[in-house]
Amino acid sequence: MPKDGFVTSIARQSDDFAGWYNDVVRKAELADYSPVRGCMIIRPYGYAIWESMRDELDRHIKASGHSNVYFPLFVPRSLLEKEAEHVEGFDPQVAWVTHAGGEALSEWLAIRPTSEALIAESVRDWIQSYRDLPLLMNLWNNVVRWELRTRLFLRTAEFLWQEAHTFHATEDEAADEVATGLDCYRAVAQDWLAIPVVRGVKSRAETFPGAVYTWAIEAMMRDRRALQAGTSHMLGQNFARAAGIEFLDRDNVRRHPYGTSWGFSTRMVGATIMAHGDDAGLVLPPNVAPLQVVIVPIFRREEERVAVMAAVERVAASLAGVRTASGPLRLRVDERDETPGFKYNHWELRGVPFRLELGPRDAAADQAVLVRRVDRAKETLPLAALPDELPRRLADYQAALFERAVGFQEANTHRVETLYEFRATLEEQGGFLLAPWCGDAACEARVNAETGATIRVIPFDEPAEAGRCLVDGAPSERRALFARAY
RNA sequence: CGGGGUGUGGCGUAGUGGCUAACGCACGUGCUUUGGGAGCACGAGAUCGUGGGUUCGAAUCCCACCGCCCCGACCA
Repeated sequence: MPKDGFVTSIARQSDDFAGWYNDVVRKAELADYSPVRGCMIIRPYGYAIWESMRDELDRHIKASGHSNVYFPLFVPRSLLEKEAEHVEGFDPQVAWVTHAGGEALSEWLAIRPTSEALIAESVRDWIQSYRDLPLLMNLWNNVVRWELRTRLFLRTAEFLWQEAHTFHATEDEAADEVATGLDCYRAVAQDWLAIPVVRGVKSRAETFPGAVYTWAIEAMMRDRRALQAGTSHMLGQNFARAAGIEFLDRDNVRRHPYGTSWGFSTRMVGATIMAHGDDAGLVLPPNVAPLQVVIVPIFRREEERVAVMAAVERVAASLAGVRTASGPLRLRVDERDETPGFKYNHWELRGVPFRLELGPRDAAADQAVLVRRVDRAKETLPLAALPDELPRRLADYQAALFERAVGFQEANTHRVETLYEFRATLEEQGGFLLAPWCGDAACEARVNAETGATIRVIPFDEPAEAGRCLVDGAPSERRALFARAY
């Protein structure tokens, strides 16, 4: 069926990126649709990827002093409505429980779209003195936002995430916390998922409802579109004031604490797929890959089978105690009664970083052929070398994927000066566009209306640069990062 | 919610008023196979989205409803 023998059961990435993405998610058995529109069933292989990034992020969150907690799924309507901007921002997306126990509820219950309001209300009594601060909490939970258009992992009506909620005595301390949250995300994205990110502050239009400002990391997918990969919000005193939280400070003055919140969701599974995948399917960084190495035994006759399986068992035993950057080596021997070609395609589609082919010739020579998923490069290695070589190869592979992604992002980031140039570059090349912007929301809206691109962030790593706004020519101090986004 | 599509075994499709609804993939059993998605044989699997109507006869025509997909507005 396939002319060149390689994976052909999925749409080509270059022809139809959206079709490719869907095929990969379904055929690599990451997720499925559910009986409820827009909701997602996460299958074992997809959930293992999520667990890996979740656990890594959890380590960062705990290492920076936060404790995991739990707050309920339901938020009384009156409570959600306390912070005016917040309710306005979320209202269209909230799912409500109106009946329970066969009777209409006297007050509707929101299924949490996020937990700021509930938490602010709940911690009021916990915060009496500056000595009760900072309060550093994190929730792993699910939230519901009734999206009109959904895509597996990227935008589902219900999704899994982590939401950190913190309260501080001073604005400076809260500001530091916003940076801490964003840095957790940067670390996981870059070091674990091998996805380079641009850090920056959101424009007013893109700021979280109820926040004073929002920081974010943005990543580039292989179709050159942007994906918001994590956000960290300075809530100021907004929610504390709405909920009436006050503490007595050192100087015997009652004050509202300053809050932050930050979130990272199952959307990052989608980001990992779209940042690294290719026409053959998933390409997973070794740190998140549920399987890092698959051994494919190859034989014809019975005596070959015996010899090959003996060698396979020796290799597997020699690799049993091997550790990698993300824990014990995750290895599987594919003993299914299928042809080798079938297995190659099967595991390439699933993005396993390395496969080890071991046939009669290899068994006789105490060697195996190691094939790298990302470029199918092959090398023959002595079996005895594998316990030392595999962890090194996996680390190199992780680094190479990151470098490749950095190169791709740099090659597709363009500096433009005028709206004309902006439009032409976006049409012809896509990608990230760094353009001078005066800060006026009307200019931002006009770019969006004319090109479909939005301001992703005003990047921290771009130096201040006097210029003229790409839309109205007004003086600008910095460049904003624009892109078409998910 | 506006515009455009579409609904037939698990998946992808054919069938557009007439016999027992057809084909490919996938699935089960057996034999032969196995270094890039193996072959043959036999087999199981379908209230044709739902309800109503027209007709001697409906997967096919009509009406209503429901679901899903794509494009827009909302968004982690």
